Amino acid sequence: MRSTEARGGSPAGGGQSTVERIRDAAILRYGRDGFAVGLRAVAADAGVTAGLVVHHFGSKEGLRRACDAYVLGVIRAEKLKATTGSPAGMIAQLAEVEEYAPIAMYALRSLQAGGELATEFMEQMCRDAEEYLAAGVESGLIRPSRDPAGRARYLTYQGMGSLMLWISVHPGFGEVDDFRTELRQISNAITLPALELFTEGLFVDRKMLDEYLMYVCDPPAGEAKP
Amino acid sequence: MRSTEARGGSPAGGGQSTVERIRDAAILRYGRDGFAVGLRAVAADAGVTAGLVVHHFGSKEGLRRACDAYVLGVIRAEKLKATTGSPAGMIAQLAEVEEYAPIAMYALRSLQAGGELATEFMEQMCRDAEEYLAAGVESGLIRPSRDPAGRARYLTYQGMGSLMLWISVHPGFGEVDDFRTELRQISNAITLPALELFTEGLFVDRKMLDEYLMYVCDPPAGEAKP
DNA sequence: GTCTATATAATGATAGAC
DNA sequence: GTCTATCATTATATAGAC
Repeated sequence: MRSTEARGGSPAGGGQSTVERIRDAAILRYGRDGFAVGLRAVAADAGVTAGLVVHHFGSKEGLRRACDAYVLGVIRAEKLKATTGSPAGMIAQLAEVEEYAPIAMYALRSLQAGGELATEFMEQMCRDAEEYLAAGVESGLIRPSRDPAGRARYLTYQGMGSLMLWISVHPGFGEVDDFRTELRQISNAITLPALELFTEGLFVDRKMLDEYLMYVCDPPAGEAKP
Repeated sequence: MRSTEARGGSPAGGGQSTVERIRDAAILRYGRDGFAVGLRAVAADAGVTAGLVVHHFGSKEGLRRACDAYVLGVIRAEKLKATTGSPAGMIAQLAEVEEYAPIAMYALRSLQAGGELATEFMEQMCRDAEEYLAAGVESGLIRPSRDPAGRARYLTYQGMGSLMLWISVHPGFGEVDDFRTELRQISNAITLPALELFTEGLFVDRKMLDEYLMYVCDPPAGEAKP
């Protein structure tokens, strides 16, 4: 059953160490069912007892920190920004690799629950998006923005947040394969609207934008610019 | 301390009934701290005991259903779609009314947690967005779409999801006022990028869109169109 | 209607045997 | 390193007094 081969791998045999097995089981479980699941469920998945989990990770929070660190490390190491621009596309790309699908699910759950990894994760993605957009502007594919950093943040939060909301409202995936299927369906559903919006915009005229630009250059009262 | 006046109001005095007080306390608590809080905390906020909460609502799930129903009813009754197009704007508008700010917070938490209200809530907002966009197209303000329903869903999930993700990553609001402040900051931060995107788009040329349109009209293999 | 007291189950965490 | 046994806490929910 456990066909996934090791990647960390400290011991001799070729399989994972117990600590790694527990950590991977936790990533899978938390990714599927959220962080409300108990230590015993994680331990059972890893084929050990709850006491051993605490022995190795100190506490449930310690286990989660370990999972966070590992997931963030994998995401960083994969340099996913290189092949796709949108954050949702990055998750989808990550999930398409059989071995990394649980990582993608865990990352989404972590964003949902908030916390340190979530913050760091979003910041990293916003930075990556800013770089990616800047490169696109440089090469003449992307329009320049009056606020490049703000636009990067905006697009990142929109893309990632919509993905998160979707899986929150459609919690119909229990297995990793279902998650991948779900992601492909989302991708199919949003491609046309996204391309439309990105190439043609939404408004017919420039009135609202120009009014706003005039407003921020000459605000009526003592209001601070963001 | 409890200065908010009643709105439902069955008993004579002018104040709320106990059931309503418990329900409102639950909405406030759940909205602030999430659904993991125990019945005792809700009961204490309402000035009663945990047993009484169960007596009136049957179970914790019953209490949540009651809250869901009430929140959905308020949102429906307010016809919020009339004054603003974006879902995030609707939440912000709701939160600006002192009395309804807890409703807005609860709605966001509910979307985060998933469930029946979340599904119904999103469906309603998508329908509203579709109507709103259609009216905009009719009046010449909004560009027509090749997939109006899909675009409405896309924009709704993007707007609402980004809001959800933001409060998930920035959980620095405990009180209702902080929530309102947070929403105003979000609004300030995204206005320019959103207006830019909506009036000018993101891509310089039409290549990607045209390629996709050609692709869906003449797919290479036996793939189904969404 | 409301409370006190309690039943029951599950949680995170600890102690100590092996 | 790993397990068994257990503790203390908390959770929802119930029973019955007033």
